[in-house]
Amino acid sequence: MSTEDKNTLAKGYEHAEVEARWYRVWRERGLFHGDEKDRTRPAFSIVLPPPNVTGSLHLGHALTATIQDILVRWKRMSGFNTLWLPGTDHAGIATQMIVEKELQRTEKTSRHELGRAEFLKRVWAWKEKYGSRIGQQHQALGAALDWERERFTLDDGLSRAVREVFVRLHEEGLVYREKKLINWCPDCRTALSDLEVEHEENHPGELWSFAYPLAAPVDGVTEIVVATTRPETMLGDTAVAVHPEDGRYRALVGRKVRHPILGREIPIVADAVLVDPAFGTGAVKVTPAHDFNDFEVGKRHGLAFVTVIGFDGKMTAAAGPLAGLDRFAARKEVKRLLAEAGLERGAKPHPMALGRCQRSQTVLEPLLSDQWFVRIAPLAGPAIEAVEQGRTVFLPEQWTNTYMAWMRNIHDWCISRQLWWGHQIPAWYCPDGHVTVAREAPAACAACGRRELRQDEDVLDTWFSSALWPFSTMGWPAETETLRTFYPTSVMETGHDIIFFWVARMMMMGIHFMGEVPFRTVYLHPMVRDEKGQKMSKTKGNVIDPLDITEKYGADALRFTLAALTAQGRDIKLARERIEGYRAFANKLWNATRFALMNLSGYAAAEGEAARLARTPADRWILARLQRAVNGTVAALEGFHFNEAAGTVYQFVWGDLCDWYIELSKEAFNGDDPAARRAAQAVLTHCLESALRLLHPMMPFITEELWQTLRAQVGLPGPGSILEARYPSPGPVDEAAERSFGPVLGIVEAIRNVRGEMNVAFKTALPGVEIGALAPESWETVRSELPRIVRLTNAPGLAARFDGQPTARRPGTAVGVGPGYEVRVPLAGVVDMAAETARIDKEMAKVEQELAGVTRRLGNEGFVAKAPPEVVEKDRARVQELQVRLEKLRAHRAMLSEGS
RNA sequence: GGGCGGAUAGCUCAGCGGUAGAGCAUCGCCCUUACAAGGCGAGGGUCGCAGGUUCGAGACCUGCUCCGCCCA
Repeated sequence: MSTEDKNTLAKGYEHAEVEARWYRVWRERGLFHGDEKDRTRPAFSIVLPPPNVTGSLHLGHALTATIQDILVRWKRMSGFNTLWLPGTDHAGIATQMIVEKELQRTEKTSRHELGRAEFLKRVWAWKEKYGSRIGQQHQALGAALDWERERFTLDDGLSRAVREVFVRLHEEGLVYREKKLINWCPDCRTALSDLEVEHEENHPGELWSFAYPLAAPVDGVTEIVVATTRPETMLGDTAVAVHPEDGRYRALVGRKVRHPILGREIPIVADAVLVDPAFGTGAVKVTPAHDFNDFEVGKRHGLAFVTVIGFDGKMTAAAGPLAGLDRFAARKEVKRLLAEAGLERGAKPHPMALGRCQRSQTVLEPLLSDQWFVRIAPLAGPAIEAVEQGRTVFLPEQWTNTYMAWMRNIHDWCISRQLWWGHQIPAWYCPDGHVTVAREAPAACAACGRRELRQDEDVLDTWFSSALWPFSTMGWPAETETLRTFYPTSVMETGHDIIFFWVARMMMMGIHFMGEVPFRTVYLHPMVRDEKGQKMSKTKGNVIDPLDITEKYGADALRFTLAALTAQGRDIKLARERIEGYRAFANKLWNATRFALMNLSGYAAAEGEAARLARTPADRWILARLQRAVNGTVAALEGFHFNEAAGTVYQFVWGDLCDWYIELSKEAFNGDDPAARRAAQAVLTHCLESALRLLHPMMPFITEELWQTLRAQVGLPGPGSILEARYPSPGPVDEAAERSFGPVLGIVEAIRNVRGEMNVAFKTALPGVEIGALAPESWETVRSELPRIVRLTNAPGLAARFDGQPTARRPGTAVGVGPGYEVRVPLAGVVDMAAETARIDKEMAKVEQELAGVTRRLGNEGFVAKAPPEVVEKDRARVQELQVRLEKLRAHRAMLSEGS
């Protein structure tokens, strides 16, 4: 062992250099690798929610990465065979739109001009160019991802899985093609699933009324008045509906009205489901091809389905004179024409619900078209059951209800998208219209054998491939070792905004194809918002790139901040001051280690000697505090209470270790007792080293750097990385050591309080301080800690009486009184009697107030009779203590009056 | 319309049946030889409102008011 310092640290923590160094080392040493062949250790696996490959991570992703990395590093250090599998998603609509926009901007061309093959080539090029940014961002955050297993949803393997699933579901009758009303985005030019519709409530609309003239008057009635918020759809009306019980219209049911623009006659039908007789006129226009409710009416009554709005959002030929007009222009035109015809019957403001495209915000159009669907109820059943049986658990648990409610009211899933970027649907059509669904391109039509086949041009919803992520990434449909070892995954950790889009669908697919749930625990983290509480979005311009933060404050500071703010069930409002605060924490830790290194020369550590060498009450106290912190941190991590885990370590490092133990240990380090010095070295090393391991999952970079430095200094052998070290284990806390140290802390605080209140600077020594009224059980501790109390308070000549007697009353002194001690601080020439009187009055008021409260409670018969005895006993003891304290303060107060 | 969160110190939030807490901010004092990204001390709260349960209620129940989100 060398007796020289192996390392010295810079005065402050410079994160940039440290972070750049360690990530490469970890990765090169293969520390992120999950070993599919190792079944000796329990497995712990997480698949990373795949971000959009051409996108860039925002703080929500940073939170995802942070939480998962905390779990993965913690589990790895706790002896688990850990796999964290990375990857990216092709994000169909988003990516295609970005590239199309770019083509338009730079080359003034469109995908249609380029053709499918050429366009896809361009998207792949785009992906290659920008796809690496996400990896870099994850690395900057320190994410311990197993990069060898990185996947992309359009990889060959994953594409095979997608085709396999599609074909099998088709064989089982769970995938079908049908002409149905779907949500269509005229801007993106594709169908969408229900989930991709954003409902806008209370959009300021207008309820506009007009009259349908009857084809022939009935009992003098010549027209029927209907109202609509979308007048342009009247061009597609194929019926007018009334309530069957409505006496006003009974005679009209079965008769016809004449369409005032198109001239055709359309029937008046009675429908109890659609029509609310109390609303408006009680008569409703019916447009089966452009409204979901009317679609059902159309089916019930065998009405015609007339499509008047096309995929481009313009009126079709069926709209007659309005063909070619944009749908919103057509609205105005219809109103004009009907007004001219004298059929307008008034208008009033009417808040309406509007469906918008999640991606483009365009108002969606319900359109009739051929699409592929997943018949989902049969898949939802087992996914509901799995959660009911507890095979998968949601955290925070309130999300269970959200999941269940959606699953129980699930609708078939429209999975075809009229895009090019994605998994092309493995269905082929022959000229006779037969459909052949197959894993690979078939040579001939399965029905008629014809060879002129054309593959379906559409692609699958991106979420269809994401739904397979937990097993497709592990090699499915092959039966791989990886699947055997790591499926089901241990935890799915993601934002609650995609519980339906992704989590629920993974549950269904995982159970259906793997026979077991895809994950045991679903932890749904909160949304990250800006300091004003607003959702971060590109349009608002408040998106923060995690790289900006890590560069400025360090990845550890960002990670720790996110962890500290992740309380269950509440969104995170991220303010820069918080990050600054935790950067200061990193610096604090750095300097604590720096202090240790300065005092460890000549010390060669041996594992486990701290407890043996601990000799002072302070030593035993800090070891107890450490154990308490370990217990608290592990319990918090097990419960996914990341804020508690962060808070517990923070409090130990800063509040216990730095504020108290390091200050206390200076006595030993500056003294000339070799045994005391060695004990302090052992205890400090142990506490720091343990704290670094405890903190590593949250702050990987700085802890690795300091851990390496510290161990090298004290000559401790061991694993090459803190990531391979054991996570500290919970165990019993030495509560007696914690308790008996209380008076020492109290005495120091009492003296500091006098200083603070009296404005006496630390450098001004306070000679002649006397401690008295000590409870016998603390005599030993106080006696042993006297030199350290002197050091912490700059009170040379500090004396204590170990006979339980109070301190001698002397004029010109200030007094501090606490449970089991009394401190008298001479302030001759310094003390202002009036100030001391005021200070004591304030103190007495506090004690009196509390005493009154406890006394009142004890005076309550019900309390004494019904409360648990230990609670009553605790209160009685409290009264005793408060009375003693008050008595002492009163005596001191009296003395002050005498003296003045 | 249904459901879920939230309302606690100036700000951001813990606490979820037994003496109201933290961080930041504020105000004093201090460049004390690990750290001024620091140290020491202090001030600051009828825990959204109204009822109820209980010996005891930020905490549990009921109703209400605002704010946010989800679903139809």
